[in-house]
Amino acid sequence: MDSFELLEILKSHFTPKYPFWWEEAGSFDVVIGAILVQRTKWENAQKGLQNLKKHNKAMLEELAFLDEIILQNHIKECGFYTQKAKNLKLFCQNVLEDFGDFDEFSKCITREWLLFQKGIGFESADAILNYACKKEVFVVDSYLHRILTHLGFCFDEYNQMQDWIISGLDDRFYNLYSSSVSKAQIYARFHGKIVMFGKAHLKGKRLSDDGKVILGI
DNA sequence: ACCCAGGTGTTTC
DNA sequence: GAAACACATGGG
Repeated sequence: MDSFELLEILKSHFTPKYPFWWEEAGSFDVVIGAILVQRTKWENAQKGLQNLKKHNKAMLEELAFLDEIILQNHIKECGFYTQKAKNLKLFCQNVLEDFGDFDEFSKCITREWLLFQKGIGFESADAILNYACKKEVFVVDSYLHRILTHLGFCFDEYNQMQDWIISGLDDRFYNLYSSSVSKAQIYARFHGKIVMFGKAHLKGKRLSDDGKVILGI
């Protein structure tokens, strides 16, 4: 089984369309969200983002100079708020210093630069690359880990899972979409399906659980 | 009163 | 190196 076959399985669970969150892609909101969502529910990350928007602080320049305690208070509901406030502010300062603005950041960003930042690991880096900067990078998360575990795979590293996905992303995959859909967008949609499926069917299942019940294979 | 949530960095054997 | 721990709120 490869990642194309996984996509077929996931698609069979969505009739005929699936929810989809590409709308906000390409905005700085995604960068903020990528940090706020770490180890928390997306709904709570959204609350933090909405608080920042409400106070007109959901922007690169504003966050870089925002008082850290104020920032903490805006994002309390996201959990780990002292860390996230420190990391988010420093991140914005570094973007300003090294790129000047979000457009330039979006164009010139590298995975290495992202991984050098405090509080940005593989998943956050790849989420920023794909969703904020529209790069052809596949985001791996705990939902994919769970799905692969339930399918009987024993991947225990981020890069293993990412390589497995990428190795199946060939023409079969791209032929499913019209040419107006970018590869970055296709990557995002696939990841989106993984998350949607995980939310619908694997909620509450621990990563260590095994068995192939859910996917019916 | 537990357990879990779209991680990451540090400490400890 | 890997395993264990810290970070923290909100909802089931």
